[in-house]
Amino acid sequence: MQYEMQSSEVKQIRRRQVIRTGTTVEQMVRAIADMIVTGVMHPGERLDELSLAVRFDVSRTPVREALRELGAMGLVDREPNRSAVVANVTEAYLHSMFEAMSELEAICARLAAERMTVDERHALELEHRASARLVHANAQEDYAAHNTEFHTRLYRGAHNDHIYEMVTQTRARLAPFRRAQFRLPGRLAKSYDEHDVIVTAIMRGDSAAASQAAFSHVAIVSDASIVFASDKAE
Amino acid sequence: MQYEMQSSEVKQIRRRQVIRTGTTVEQMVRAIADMIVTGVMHPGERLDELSLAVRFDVSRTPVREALRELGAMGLVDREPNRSAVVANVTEAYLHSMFEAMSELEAICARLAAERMTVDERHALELEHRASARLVHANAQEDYAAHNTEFHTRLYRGAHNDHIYEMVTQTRARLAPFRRAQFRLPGRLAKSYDEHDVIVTAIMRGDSAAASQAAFSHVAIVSDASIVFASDKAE
DNA sequence: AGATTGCAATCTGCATACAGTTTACGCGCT
DNA sequence: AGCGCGTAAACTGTATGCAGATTGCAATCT
Repeated sequence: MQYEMQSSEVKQIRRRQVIRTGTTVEQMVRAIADMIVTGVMHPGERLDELSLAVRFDVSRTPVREALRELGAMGLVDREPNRSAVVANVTEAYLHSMFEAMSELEAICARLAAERMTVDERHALELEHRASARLVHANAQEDYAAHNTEFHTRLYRGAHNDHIYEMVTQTRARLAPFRRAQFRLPGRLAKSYDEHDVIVTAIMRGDSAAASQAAFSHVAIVSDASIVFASDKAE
Repeated sequence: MQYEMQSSEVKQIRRRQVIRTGTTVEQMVRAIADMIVTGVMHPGERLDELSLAVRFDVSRTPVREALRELGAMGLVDREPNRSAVVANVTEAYLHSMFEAMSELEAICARLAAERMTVDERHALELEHRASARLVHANAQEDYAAHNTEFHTRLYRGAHNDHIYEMVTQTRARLAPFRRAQFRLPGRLAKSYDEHDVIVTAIMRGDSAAASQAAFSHVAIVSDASIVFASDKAE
């Protein structure tokens, strides 16, 4: 499908028709979502329409549409005649999202083990092998990028568009909480090893093993991330 | 149709707080979603803002907001400077949604078998037993209502809010295609039997069996429904 | 006749204006 | 001093107007 390249060239995006409405509203949705998701704005913080309008130098109409969309995405809460507020992702809900992520990832791994084409398997393995270098260099940023790519390949490999959508959305919402995990000492190497188990299972077509490995991999990431989330909350 | 009477009812709806934003926009979202989902409007059909505004006797502003929300729900497709059109859920995507539904339902059943409280198990069993009567009476409408309730209990029983959200959304999008299955001869009784296997497994706390049973149950529904969808397409 | 370009009607995107609702502050009363 | 109540300010909900984009049609040219 079509979930690449976020912010840089709006015109280009529109031309390529990659993202549906490359309009002002879409830009605002992404900008505001970013602020929420990166912690620039805190849960409960009000998003009043006029301020946003002034800030983005547009009228209130597109702001309202953006807020409505953010509401549908679950990033802000709305009630009639009240300001939209940054959604309070409670720790309990966060936990449920990480758990869901484990389950979804396990499904993807299982289906990928069954359905990936030869080319896809090959590409996954190459991607994985290439990242070994990054582990040795302790290149956290680059490894994070690789990590995203690796998981995306897994999701695609399941050959199910709706599952891909769900897992991608969930992943996006968890992004801010997952971000810091690679700073934990030794996490890079462990992540690589965990990936290795998944890749091996998929190459063998062993869906049960792939599923199991993916599940625990994400569970480990979750634990690491929730620690971070709690830190952040203080 | 029923597009008068709004303004008089608005207060009441808002007061009951049953529905989040009981505003004009929300009512329109539901009304339009209904029309799409019940097949009154067909995929590809245009939803131009002015016509809708006239039809609902409002200005274009709330119509635009409603359309944006419907877009976020996946019920309509939107491109810049073009009318929103009723989303064409391709057969391939439909298939992926049904498959996802099976997987999600299997997860819910497994988690429910592990996590449901005694009260929840009891309520599920009661709900299920009560529906036997509807099967004998061949009360399709009532059974459909029961069916929804039954599955909702299952989803809640998993005790995971995010999974609940995903499964509910997916289910909502599949609703129009699932609707007709109970008209197939003997489907009611079969559905009851399948539910029975699930309930029994959950009461035993046998998560593997519950998961397996739920998976096949939904797979069967999917097959029945896709037949219907193909028919409808002609 | 068929194709192509230009124009007009139509429609969306956004801004602005207005109406209704909520919130907050201050004044008067107890 | 504390408690209400009323009023005004702030903000959301909706309508309307204008500018730019798109589409279909028609007239002209090949």
